[in-house]
Amino acid sequence: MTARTVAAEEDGRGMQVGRAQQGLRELILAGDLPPGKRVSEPAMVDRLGVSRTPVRLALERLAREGLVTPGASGGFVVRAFTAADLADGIEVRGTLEGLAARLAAERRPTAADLAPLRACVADLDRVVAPPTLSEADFDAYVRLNAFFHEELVRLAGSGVVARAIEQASAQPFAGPSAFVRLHATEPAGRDTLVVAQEQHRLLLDAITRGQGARAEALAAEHARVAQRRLGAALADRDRLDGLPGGSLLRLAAGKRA
Amino acid sequence: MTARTVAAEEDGRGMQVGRAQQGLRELILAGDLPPGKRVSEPAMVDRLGVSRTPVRLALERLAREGLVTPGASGGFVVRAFTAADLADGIEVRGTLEGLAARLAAERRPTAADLAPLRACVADLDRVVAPPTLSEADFDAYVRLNAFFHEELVRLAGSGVVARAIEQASAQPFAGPSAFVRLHATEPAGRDTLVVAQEQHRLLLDAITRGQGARAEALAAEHARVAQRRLGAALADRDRLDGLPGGSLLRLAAGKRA
DNA sequence: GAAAGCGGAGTTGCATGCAACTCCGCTTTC
DNA sequence: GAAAGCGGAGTTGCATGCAACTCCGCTTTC
Repeated sequence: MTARTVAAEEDGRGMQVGRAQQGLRELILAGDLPPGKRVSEPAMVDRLGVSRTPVRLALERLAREGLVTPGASGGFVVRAFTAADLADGIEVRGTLEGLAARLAAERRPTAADLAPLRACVADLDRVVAPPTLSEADFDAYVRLNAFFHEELVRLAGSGVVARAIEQASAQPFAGPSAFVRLHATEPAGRDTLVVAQEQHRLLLDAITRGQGARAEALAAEHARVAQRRLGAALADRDRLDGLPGGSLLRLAAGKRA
Repeated sequence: MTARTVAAEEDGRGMQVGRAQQGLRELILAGDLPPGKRVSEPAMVDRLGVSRTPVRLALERLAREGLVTPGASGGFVVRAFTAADLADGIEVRGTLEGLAARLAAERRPTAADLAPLRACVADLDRVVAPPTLSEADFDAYVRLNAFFHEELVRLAGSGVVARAIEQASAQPFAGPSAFVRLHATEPAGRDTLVVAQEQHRLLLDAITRGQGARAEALAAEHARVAQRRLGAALADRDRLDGLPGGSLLRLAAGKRA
């Protein structure tokens, strides 16, 4: 039933594929299918209640997304991520958001163009203002933060750039809100949001003034707060495991982060 | 038979899908399937000699590649590109190659690491040295140029970044050698290569010295020679139509380039 | 003569059949 | 007792069947 609700995002066409894709994603991120493990299509038919055709289509899509990878002799294997992979994923997103921010600034958007972003920043200011934040505040932050990043992409005015950022954000932990929740329980959690919000404010300012290079640098640096959060999370493996997708991390190699 | 040879890149597994993907790509880039046109799966079964299953898989892959896009009521439609789309595609690639160049520089590669790139630059120097260049020289340039960009990605040492660049380069005209051939017949064609080669040399220098920011800026600017070539090509629609994929361009909207 | 509505060819999305292949455990051989 | 080799369960990749749906042209109605 839950799967049915989720799949309703594509009503009608591609229904079964959407269900399979979402179901597989959940199984993988929950660690139900461990990294390195071959994804058996018949087994997924049983678990997901759709036939092999949509399962295969969904696997193909997840491969592009990066969650699975073609196996040596056919089929697909759950991908394992090193710490360096996660860090690189964040860096790629930050770089592309930098490009989006620069394009947005260079387009010299009108006040009307900027109104949604400006309102979003104002809302975020209000959310982080109280000296201590509730769970609900963190939720609100996550929602507004997602909106900020969507607006940034929209202001860049490029479908091609939007697609590239979407793909970059699809990788586990690479999205703009991946680690926010991790800090909800932490005493210094609010400070992290305060810093990030200051960057939102500066970014809006740079775009408003048409300062492309500054906007680009700010957006890239903004993504690097996620880098720092990743580093903190890696120091506390237990907490990371609690997050969806945490089990995909193979700490053996590449401690570059 | 030609299709068979091409598909041999994936020997054994995924043979039919590879064939279908390559065949579809050729049909689309040749303008055989015009932009906006729905891609009929049964028709492709006839033309490509594989059944609907691999055709559908191939369409799914081409959708991620950006050549086709899901139709409003099922199926896939050949995508149309505006001039702005092409320019943005090049900019995305350049931005990501900038990231790769910076990472390469920051890794402080050893002389051994850099040897292939250094040799490639030396070869390129020799290719562009003569006062006039033959067709064969342009071919050699294209080959070496492709190698240079591959080496750059390799030196960055990141599979995640490599994937992102690969996807960005897959878009029509976004690849590093997309426009080189366009200038083979032009009197000033050699000068374009001379300028680009100077950038290769500077990029190698920056990476060698560990100058990350400089390497990043150089790589991004290097991609912008493709932007200029695109602009020139757009001024001469006939020549553009001659290139594979030229017919995908819809000049109506977005003359941003 | 124009517009509405019907019908059928064509298409998609999913399910399933089938041969070739992979891979693992057991048996057999030395 | 160890290693090699065999056999079968399980799997993949492709082909095809089938119902639901879309879309276009024609007929029919007013």
